Amino acid sequence: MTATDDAGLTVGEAAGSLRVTVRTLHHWHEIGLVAPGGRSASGYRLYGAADLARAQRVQLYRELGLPLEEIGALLDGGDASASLIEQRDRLLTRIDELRAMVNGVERMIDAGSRGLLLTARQQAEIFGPGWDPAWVDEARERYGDSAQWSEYAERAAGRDASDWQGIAETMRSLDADLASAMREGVEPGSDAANALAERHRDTISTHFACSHAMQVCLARTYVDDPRFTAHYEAFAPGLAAWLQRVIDANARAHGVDPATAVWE
Amino acid sequence: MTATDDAGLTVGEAAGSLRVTVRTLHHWHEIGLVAPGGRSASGYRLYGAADLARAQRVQLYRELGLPLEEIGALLDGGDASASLIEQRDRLLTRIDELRAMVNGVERMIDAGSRGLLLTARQQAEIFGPGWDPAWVDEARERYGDSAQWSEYAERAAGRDASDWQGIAETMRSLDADLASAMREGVEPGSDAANALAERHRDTISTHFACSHAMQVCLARTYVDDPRFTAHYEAFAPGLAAWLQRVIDANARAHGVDPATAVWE
DNA sequence: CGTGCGGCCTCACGTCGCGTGAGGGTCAAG
DNA sequence: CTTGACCCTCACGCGACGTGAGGCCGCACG
Repeated sequence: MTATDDAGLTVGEAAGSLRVTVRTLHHWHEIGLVAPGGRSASGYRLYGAADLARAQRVQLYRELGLPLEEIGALLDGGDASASLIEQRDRLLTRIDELRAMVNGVERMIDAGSRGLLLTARQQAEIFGPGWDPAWVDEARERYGDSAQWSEYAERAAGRDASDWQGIAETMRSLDADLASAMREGVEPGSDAANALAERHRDTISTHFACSHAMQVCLARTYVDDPRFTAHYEAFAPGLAAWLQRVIDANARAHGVDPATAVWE
Repeated sequence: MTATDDAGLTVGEAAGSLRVTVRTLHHWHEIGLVAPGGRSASGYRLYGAADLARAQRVQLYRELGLPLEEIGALLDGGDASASLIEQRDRLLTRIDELRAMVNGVERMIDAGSRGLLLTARQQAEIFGPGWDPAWVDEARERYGDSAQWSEYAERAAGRDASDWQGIAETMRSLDADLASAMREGVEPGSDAANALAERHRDTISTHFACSHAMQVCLARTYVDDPRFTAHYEAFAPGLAAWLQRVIDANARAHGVDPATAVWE
């Protein structure tokens, strides 16, 4: 009467009408989720109306993200609403996890593209009046491709204003100690000077792993870039040049030739 | 100076300080993501400071959901911000997918617990004045544990008001045709009566797969439950009893004995 | 000096839902 | 009789490890 005269559809036909792949039906058969009602004489799977109906129910629950095993239990008399409620909870917790990831990713993106997650006002408060927020953009422009910038950005993404406060204070006290050491006549290459050089390197290493060679390169900029020079000269005249000699001597003591040292 | 006197940590120690499992470090080594700096004389992995730093960077990106392969490329000089932007998009699309699933799951939960997703007002509009919304609750109470109720709920979750409109009209026209057939003297067991019985079964099957035996059980309720009886008597006196005879005769023609037929 | 116990090593299989061949039979049309 | 489209059964691959199995290593205790 209802004119499906034959014994059923082949996998390909069933797959077509269900809009799934043949492999999917094979898999569902393998795990006993949807078995074809029978086989043709030559071993072809034959799916009857009841099989197709079951497969459709499987699809319905699969679209809700339920694991196939649970769908099987559910279709064979299990408690649907219990599974559904559990599934809703799983989905919601997963969504929360993903949202936390999005949050983190966006912090990282911002840190990488802005250099700092602080507003200009916050930067002024934390780094003091000598600070120009445009420097961050310039630094990103020049070093944004380097591995060290990536490292810097990763760490910056995890810092908030109070973290920066601490870092800024550490740097200020280092600058002050450098200035008084110079005034007290500490000689580059002396133990005291080398200790200060290492303290400088540690401080830089809060931003990225800084080798002795890199430190030498940084010291060059302190002398060559008038803005850095001005920063150190404000603490004590001649400080930039003295710091370079301190860093160079310490580098030599660690087997690095300051004359030929390169970044990386 | 900074007093990590030895050549590095063993896997267990490294795993402890990184708060990952030993197996995870093994895996990262296998795929070349984080290799230990060296080995002890007896073949133990030894992780140095640089290795631990790299592992920490891996953790950072792993928490953002990036695949390990991409993290590897990224740490070895790849473009971090490109990966991050792509990752954000992947996360957002995934979140949308999960939200759609939550939506579907909640529809299913509601359909299962309420029986219908329509408001009482909508039900009155669609099913007419003879309809009592409390019947749905009663039906859920009595049949909520059956496989057929699950099927019904699954399908109900996918229907909106206009779908129900169509279903209600189909049922009304069937009732009308049954009444006129009875008045015209159609005999139970005749081809015309059997065709009507099958049409009834098809209509019920929009809600769940209805066998001939189940149909016989339904017909019994039509006669036994005064509310169903009243529904049919309103169309034509004696209609409920006549319909039962039609259904029973058709069941017999399909090899089902109405006297012993049970649900399932 | 042996002995135990905890940590390390290297395979190697299991997870979940299929995708993607490999190698070979089946079916209807030309 | 051939061709091409279908079907069959293995069986590996993915991603990020978990979980043993079987065996070596190192340190403390008797």
